[in-house]
Amino acid sequence: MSETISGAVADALRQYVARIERLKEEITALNEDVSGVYKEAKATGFDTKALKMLVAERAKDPRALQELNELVEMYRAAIDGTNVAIACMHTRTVA
Amino acid sequence: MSETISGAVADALRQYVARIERLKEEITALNEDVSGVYKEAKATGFDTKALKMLVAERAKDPRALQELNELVEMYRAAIDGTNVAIACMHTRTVA
Amino acid sequence: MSETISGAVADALRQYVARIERLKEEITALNEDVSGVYKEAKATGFDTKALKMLVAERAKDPRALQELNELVEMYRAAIDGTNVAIACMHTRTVA
Amino acid sequence: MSETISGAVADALRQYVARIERLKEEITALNEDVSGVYKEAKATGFDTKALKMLVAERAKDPRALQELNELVEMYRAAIDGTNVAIACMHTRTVA
DNA sequence: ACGCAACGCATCCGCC
DNA sequence: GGCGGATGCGTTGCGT
Repeated sequence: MSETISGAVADALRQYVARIERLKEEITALNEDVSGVYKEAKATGFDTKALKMLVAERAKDPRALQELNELVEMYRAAIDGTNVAIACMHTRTVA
Repeated sequence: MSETISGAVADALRQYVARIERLKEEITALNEDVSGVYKEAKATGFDTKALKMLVAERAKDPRALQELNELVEMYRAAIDGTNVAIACMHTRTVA
Repeated sequence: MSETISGAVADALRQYVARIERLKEEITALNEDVSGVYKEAKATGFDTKALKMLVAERAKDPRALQELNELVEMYRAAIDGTNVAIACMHTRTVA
Repeated sequence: MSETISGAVADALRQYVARIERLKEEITALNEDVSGVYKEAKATGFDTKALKMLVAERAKDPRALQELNELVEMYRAAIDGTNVAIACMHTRTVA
């Protein structure tokens, strides 16, 4: 009997699984809604891919984004031979 | 003027983006809820990884799942040398 | 001049990028080879999905795998009402 | 006996699996090499994230990339109220 | 603080 | 040509 655990634990497990599955259903529904909106947008003449990029972009912290872009640009410039001042190579936090 | 489009299109765009962002927020919230449940479960002594596998498993069609598992088992047996009748190599739909 | 860095850094950058791109090319080629093998297998009558699962399974540590599966099975049993002794709820490392 | 298949099939299966696993090993090795290069680069003072973005960017068709970026920019402008001519809403292939 | 592993997203390919 | 599934990438959170 020592290693056997009462059915209360099983009940708890059931509850957890039920709650998770409920939430997942809702999430699935919302994801379908998102897809729906993209389809609508597409039907109206918008480019889905660009739209997604726009949304993703807006979801990010603009500061960090810009910093990163600048860094990438710097690297690209360095590689392209354009010897445009590889300054501040080392990441500097904005402020 | 020919290539310029009226502001109504911009409005439509704004609407789409707003709807999508709204939905995404809700999804994020629900995902956090899911995480919360997993944490609770973990605190109660359950193994998170196993729980996730269980939930994932339950989300799948049991029929298809079983069929696939049987096939995999058959292949594994064949490889392990155990020459357990490699019958029905070709996928057969259950019924 | 203080913030400008010599071209040696640019050279290093070029080297890194070149090495990475070279490696990525090789990886791409190998991935295509893998796809090729799967196609061959499929043409011979094997089920691609099952094959992939088999390969994935073999790639994992059998010990950990089995332990996890047992745990999942235990949870499932508990949920299914089958009150098959929920013993050792808490993860026990094998040895 | 009708449903039993000769061991030749098992052999074929073994061959396929062996080939796949071999290829996967090589791929894994190369991926580790890539990681190694990133670590080297990081140790030299480069920002890994930016480096990855640079590599990803270079891997894409520059034409398509630029077009997409322009589209995104146009959308963003439209949303920002800046009523910068939403012309050519509909994707135009460059040439 | 770093490295690792799971999660979610974006891309690509095969199917319909 | 569109859709769904499968794969790979990038990100985030966790454990060390």
